[in-house]
Amino acid sequence: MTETSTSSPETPAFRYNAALANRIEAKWQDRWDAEHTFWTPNPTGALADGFAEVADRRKLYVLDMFPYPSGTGLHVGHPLGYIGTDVYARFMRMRGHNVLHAMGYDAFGLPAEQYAVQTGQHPRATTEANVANMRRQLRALGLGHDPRRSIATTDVDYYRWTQWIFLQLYGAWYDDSQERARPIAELLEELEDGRRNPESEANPDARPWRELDGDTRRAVVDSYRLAYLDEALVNWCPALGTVLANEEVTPEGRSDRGNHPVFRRPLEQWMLRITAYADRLLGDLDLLDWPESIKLMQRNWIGRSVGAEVGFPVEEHTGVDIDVFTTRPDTLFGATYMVLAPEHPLIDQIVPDQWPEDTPFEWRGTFGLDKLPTEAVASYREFAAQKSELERQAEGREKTGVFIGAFANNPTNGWGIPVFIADYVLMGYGTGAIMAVPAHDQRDFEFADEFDLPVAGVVKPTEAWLRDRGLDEDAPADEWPEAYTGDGIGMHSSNDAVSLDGLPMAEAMDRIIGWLEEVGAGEAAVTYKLRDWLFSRQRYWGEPFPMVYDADGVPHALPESMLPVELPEITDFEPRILDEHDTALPEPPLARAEDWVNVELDLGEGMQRYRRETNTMPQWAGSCWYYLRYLDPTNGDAVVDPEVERYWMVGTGAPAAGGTDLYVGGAEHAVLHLLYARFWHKVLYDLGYVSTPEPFHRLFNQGTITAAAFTDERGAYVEAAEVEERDGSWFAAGVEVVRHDGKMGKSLKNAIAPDDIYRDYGADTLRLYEMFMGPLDASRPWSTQDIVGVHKFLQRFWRNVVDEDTGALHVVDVPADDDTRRLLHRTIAKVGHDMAELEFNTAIAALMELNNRLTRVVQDEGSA
RNA sequence: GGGCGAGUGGCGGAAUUGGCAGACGCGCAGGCUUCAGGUGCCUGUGUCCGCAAGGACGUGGGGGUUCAAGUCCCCCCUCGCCCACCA
Repeated sequence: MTETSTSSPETPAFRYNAALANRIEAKWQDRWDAEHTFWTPNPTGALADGFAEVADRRKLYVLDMFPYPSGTGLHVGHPLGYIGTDVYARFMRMRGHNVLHAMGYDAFGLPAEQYAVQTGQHPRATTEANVANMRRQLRALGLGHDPRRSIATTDVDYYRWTQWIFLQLYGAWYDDSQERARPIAELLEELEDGRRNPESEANPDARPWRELDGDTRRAVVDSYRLAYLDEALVNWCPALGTVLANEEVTPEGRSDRGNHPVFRRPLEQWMLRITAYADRLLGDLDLLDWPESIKLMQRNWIGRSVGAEVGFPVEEHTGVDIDVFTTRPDTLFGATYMVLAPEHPLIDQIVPDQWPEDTPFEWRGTFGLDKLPTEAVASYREFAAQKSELERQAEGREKTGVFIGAFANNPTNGWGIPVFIADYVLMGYGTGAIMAVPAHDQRDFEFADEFDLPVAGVVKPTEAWLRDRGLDEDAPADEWPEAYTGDGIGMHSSNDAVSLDGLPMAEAMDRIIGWLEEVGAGEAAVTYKLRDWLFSRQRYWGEPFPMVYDADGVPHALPESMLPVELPEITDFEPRILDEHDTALPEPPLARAEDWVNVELDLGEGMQRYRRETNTMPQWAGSCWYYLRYLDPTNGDAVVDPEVERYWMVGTGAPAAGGTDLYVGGAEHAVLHLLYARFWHKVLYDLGYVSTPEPFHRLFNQGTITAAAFTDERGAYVEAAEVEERDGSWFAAGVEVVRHDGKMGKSLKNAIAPDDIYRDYGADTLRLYEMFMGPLDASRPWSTQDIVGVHKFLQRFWRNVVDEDTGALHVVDVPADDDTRRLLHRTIAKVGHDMAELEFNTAIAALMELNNRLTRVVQDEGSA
């Protein structure tokens, strides 16, 4: 490392170098602490001191995505967004806003727990040490946060309220007619006075409330809750010893964290009914000032599809329908077979004992050979369940499946059509069953091709489409080389009561849906890809649920007065790792804390023995609402005081959605954190605890900082700091290595610690460099070599103001000439504009230009 | 396979609305300071031709609109990110 800034005998005593910068920065950081410079007053409550002085200002809430306090501390890639928000917050404060800017720590989670498993150190100890280290590093960066508002999600006083919010979810239901969540007590009233019929899977015969016994009533009510227990197919990760949310599983079927294989298995877990909010989560995106790409990702994740649900009566099973969802009801006449997901519950009911006569050889395929239908089903199920997602990918999209021996009737034309099972139909989407229209759906076409099923064209392709494929105008669909999926005029689609012939797609859909509703065979329907949020984790280092189970295994919510439910002190944090085929239930670490698990409580029915829930909440729980706690961090009576919440989240003249004025963070949270937090916020909004429908009004994604990374001949990363360049090649310890740049971090071994940059240039140079590298939302490569440019700028500016030898100020008040004055005002205008738009790189360039000019002016005048 | 975004000097990047392409910084070259190195300061630096004045070319490639295109339209290429059998 070159000693660019160390004092040498010739260096002027007051030159701006690292040593001087460090002195200046330390002095001001101490003074900010002592004078409470960044304390931001609330309109009321514990932090209200000094509010009168800023009461006439406009509020501004600037928020960062808070960090996980990792053991390795910060590298220079982490604080990019924090510096950006800090510059913006200071600028807006100087412009006369009352600015809230705080920083907390998302401190529950796997790394601390895994470290605890390895070392036996309690996660709280390592977490607190990491938080302290990160606080030190961020303080040295000179960030202007209100320190009183800093929280960690692991603070008992914080997670007490995370538990409280869970109780609100548990104690609420979604009223579809009012399109909002309401307290469960209001549901009970409606059920009891007969305004609402108890419709629920727990009450399959739809018997009226007064006829239900106590257990059924409880089960009915539980089935309405926004937080509910469900035995569902979950993503089970044996290597992590826990289940994962859909959002935490990669497309390759591996864990987002650690990249371990994930398997599907049924388990009873807590679920949150985020699907109830699908429409609002989708629609309210329009209220938000977010990057379109992020909105699009959320739209795709929610995955709203409009179409129809249609019942296909199963032959020889009167009253049994296979319900399918389709986005193309206009092609209903072309449905020539059906496919159920292998896990579909109806299968066992309709599989016959023997194959129907004349069952084509192809339909039975490899799975049905020499087997009875039930055996074929079992055989295919086993095949599908064992196939990992990765294998599915490797096999491409080759269609597999087997005929199950049953037929259903196409309700439009009465055709008896065969029923298959195949893994290209997913249980988790729609109804888990499809009508297959091979002429107009490419997947169905491929399956039909594989199994020699009929292809019936019911939409006339365009002439161009036919011409491109060398087909005659009236070529039958079974001569088409692929499915025709475009718009077109209906054909071969009529029965005694309805005809779609000659109609374009949109009209055909309307007409057939009208007919389906008329005859009771189906109805218009909307489906979502979004699934309910799996909310249980078999881990220690997370928020305990405020739930207990009685002797019958019935869950009971603890009253608010029993919060917080604190994590017990244990010494064995290891999850029980199971073999992937082991069917035993996972055992969370908390289950071993028997003194904690078994409790005697009075929950209104006298003292009784209960068992605590031993799962914990996922890491996303704490980050769902931290922005609310910054507002009122010490409030012991509420999540946040309503007046304080209104002041910061709504303000005056706020946009329709309200929320934080600026939220800066990485795009990697596009569908996880940002969707979960919006969901919780909407629940709190419906229940009257917050006053805006959305939490984050303006979202900005900062880019990532990349850096050169190197791998050796085995492909393993080597420490980038130890690589040297020679004649365009790179060498580590004398061995040639290959360069491929990537996101700075521990895994690529190319992290650069901010402490080193503070030491060599000072924190202000680091801040300035990161803001100058390029647009805040772009990824950019780190180059330590380039830092001298902004360091010299600070040095020159300092020299224009301070005599390097004596330390005396020599400021020129009045610009020397018209050109300089003109440049000064142009610079003021540009900097003001660019700062508000978060375009810091060009603002800095403008200041450099001005400073270059001033340097010449100062020189022309001789020294002042 | 689908969606979104981006391609500008040796490098990072500028260029409100279609209006002098390459601001600002790095690097590089020359000079001043210095015993020397470094620091600091000054000058130059898109490419090609030219001693120079000057000229030609130039924003991934090809075409188009326009008095005028990095910017708008069409086709193609490359890279990045996201989703991926979603009925």
